[in-house]
Amino acid sequence: MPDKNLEIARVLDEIGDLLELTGQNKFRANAYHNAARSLRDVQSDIAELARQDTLTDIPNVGASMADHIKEYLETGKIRRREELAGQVPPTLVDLMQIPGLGPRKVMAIWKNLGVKSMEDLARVLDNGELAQLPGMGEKTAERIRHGMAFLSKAAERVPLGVAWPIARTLTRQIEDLAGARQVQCAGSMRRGLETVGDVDILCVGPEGSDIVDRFTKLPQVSRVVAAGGTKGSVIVQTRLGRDLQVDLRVVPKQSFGAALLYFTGSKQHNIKLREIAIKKGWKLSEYGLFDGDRMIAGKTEEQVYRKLGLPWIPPEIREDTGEIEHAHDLPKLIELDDVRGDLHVHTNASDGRNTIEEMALAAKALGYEYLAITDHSKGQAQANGLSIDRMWQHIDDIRHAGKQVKDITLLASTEVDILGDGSLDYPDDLLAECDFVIASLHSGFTQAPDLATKRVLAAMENPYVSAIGHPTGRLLSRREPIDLDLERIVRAAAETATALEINAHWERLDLKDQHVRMAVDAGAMLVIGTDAHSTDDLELMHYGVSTARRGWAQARNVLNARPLSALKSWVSKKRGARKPADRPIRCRQ
DNA sequence: GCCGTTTTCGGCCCGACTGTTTTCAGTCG
Repeated sequence: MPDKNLEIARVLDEIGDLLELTGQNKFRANAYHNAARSLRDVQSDIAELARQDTLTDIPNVGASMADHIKEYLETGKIRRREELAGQVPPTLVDLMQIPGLGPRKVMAIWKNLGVKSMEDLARVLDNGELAQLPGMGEKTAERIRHGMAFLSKAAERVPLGVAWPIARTLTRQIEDLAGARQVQCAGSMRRGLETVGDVDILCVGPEGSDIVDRFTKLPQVSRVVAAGGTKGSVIVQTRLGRDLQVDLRVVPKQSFGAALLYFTGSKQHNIKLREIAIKKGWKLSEYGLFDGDRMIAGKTEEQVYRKLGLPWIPPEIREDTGEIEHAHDLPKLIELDDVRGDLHVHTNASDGRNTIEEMALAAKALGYEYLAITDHSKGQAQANGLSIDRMWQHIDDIRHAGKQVKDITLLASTEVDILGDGSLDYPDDLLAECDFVIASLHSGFTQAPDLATKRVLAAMENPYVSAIGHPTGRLLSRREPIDLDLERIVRAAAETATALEINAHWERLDLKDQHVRMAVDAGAMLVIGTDAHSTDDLELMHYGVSTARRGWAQARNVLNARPLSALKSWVSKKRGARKPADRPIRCRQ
């Protein structure tokens, strides 16, 4: 999405925060936050919409918001924001990010103690002034201290792949607690978001049980944030040494569905559902759907949706991006079981840990029909990329291994580098011998957007390139994505019959969900590959499938959800009408 | 400030936990 959209969204959020601080109508403040959120969801360039005078077509953007946006586009400022910033220091907005500090307390601390920054806040915490304020005390001060520490440690969200194993372990431990049943992960993890802010776990338990108490005493808990009869929050450490909050909620059996729905979110999806309930004269909470005092649904999610006149909606698309409006004609999203093979794996021929045979056996154990061995090309010297001669030999080795391992087809393939000028790291005759070719960017991450985009477009023109690997090159919380023109790339992908990869490794998840949806809408083919560097990595596939689902992808949008024969004909279709006789003859001594 | 399948005015999601209260405001998710 264009940077301008994000920039304006940030300013609108800031105005919303400043309105909260100055104690103005909270619904008005919320309107700014809602508009900011909508701008982040808009795929097209906001400046273009302004030119077309269609800004008010954006949800939550009315006449006033549209004026603000136009003003910002013209002058780089919004007067409303400047006025508010004249009333309170805008740095107070940062203090509101601290867990435990909302607009009221921030204002009280500023008015009474002149606190404007983190440093000021640390000072009044240390010298005890904060705890002396009316309505505050030592407990409040302690809570804010923890909040500041948490913010600095957990400033970034935790990658899904880091939180997932933690959640799985905790879920099993909770299952072992007496009385706990139907233990399930909810929250952004259930929705398959690439990063999670915290882990939400839900279970059924008898009234008055001590499940929360025992949960807070699990060995990996480093601190207890809150613990009540039905709800507990604790902090655990991730393997990256960061804090991660885990919330457990214990609910009665008849409310499990409503609670799962509530706890899964997204918040915006829930609000939409509650609005539908209100229009019908009912009330929806985590305890159920109520007509007056009478519960009319709540045991399962399906029940609640059905009563609201909706089919069950998959968690991955509960983002209020059209899933409620289109609930009755939603696509049937791809599932892990639809995946028939992995088309991106490395072996110890380049930088992987296992042999071709070991990878093949592991893939076969997952029930796959085929596996593409895609080691690095010569340019990846640090990854032991294969020279041209080694690659010819490697193709023979893969074919040989393919004969040894039964019941799975090995595809002799490569992950070939896209070079600086858009050409490829192997000659066409070598690529032509491969069954499947992924082309990837591994260099030039800071290139100008137009140049980088042209490199990818050039690679897609090559008839032997069947897919573009991890298109934007991002590494979650370690490397920014290449600033590509994704709209042009998905269009070209559809036109040239080149698949775009959803790299399933949790550190990449590249394409990301929004770009997947762009590709689906543009009719481009997708491929989900794990980029496995070991047999264990083959199991990362589910992260890629979640991302595909978040992008509304169906099995038919995904190349490796097709049978081998269909995969082969798709590849040869792009290679075109070239008859075997036209193909370059290779010479080997 | 936005919005409309009973609305162009009058709403705007709902409940748990905490701390400082002494009946509740603030914060969070």
